[in-house]
Amino acid sequence: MDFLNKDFYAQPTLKLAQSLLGCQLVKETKEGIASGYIIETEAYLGPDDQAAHSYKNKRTKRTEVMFGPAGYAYTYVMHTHCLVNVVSGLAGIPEAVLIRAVEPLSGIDLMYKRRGDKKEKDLTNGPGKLTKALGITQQDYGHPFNVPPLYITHGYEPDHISQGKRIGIENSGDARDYPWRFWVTGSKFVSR
DNA sequence: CCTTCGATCTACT
DNA sequence: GTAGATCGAAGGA
Repeated sequence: MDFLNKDFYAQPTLKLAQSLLGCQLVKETKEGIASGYIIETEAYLGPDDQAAHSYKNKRTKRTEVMFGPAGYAYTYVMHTHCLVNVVSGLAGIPEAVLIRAVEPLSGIDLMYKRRGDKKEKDLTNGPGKLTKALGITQQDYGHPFNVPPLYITHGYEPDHISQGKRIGIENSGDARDYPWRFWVTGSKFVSR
């Protein structure tokens, strides 16, 4: 299996956020395997990022994993949904990359079963939607992304990457305008 | 214990 | 594009 290794996750967070585009996010459950290409991410840079949960090194039970080494899953429940991040940065530096959207690749039947009868593009075009479609839950908190049942493998090289402001952080002061959102240019599966 | 607050989604205009 | 739902976690008493 072509798992991404530690050198990959050791990249600076902003670069990692772009490198993750086109990679495959895979989740195995007893119901089957579901996977998709990552096509939209957002970077959250620890202590200096007003929009990050780890702003000012805020450390709680939930943000704890971000203070560890890169390559682990940071799952967080909010608004009745579960979001998933890839922890980045060295141990002690709480940075992470939020996965905002993926393009369905395999296990699409399973996604329809979990999400209900929707259009294909509505299966995974949002942070809370993709976790439900893939079956990612709070139980995956702290899981390393290079061992089953949850892992990331190499995918394809996107033709072109777009960059822009992050979404859903209107109340985060100056941080709301930081251009730390990345997506595959032209993809139909970006959240907006 | 009790109050507040979202890194969202959905439906509806 | 925008308002409303909704519930677990965080933080204060």
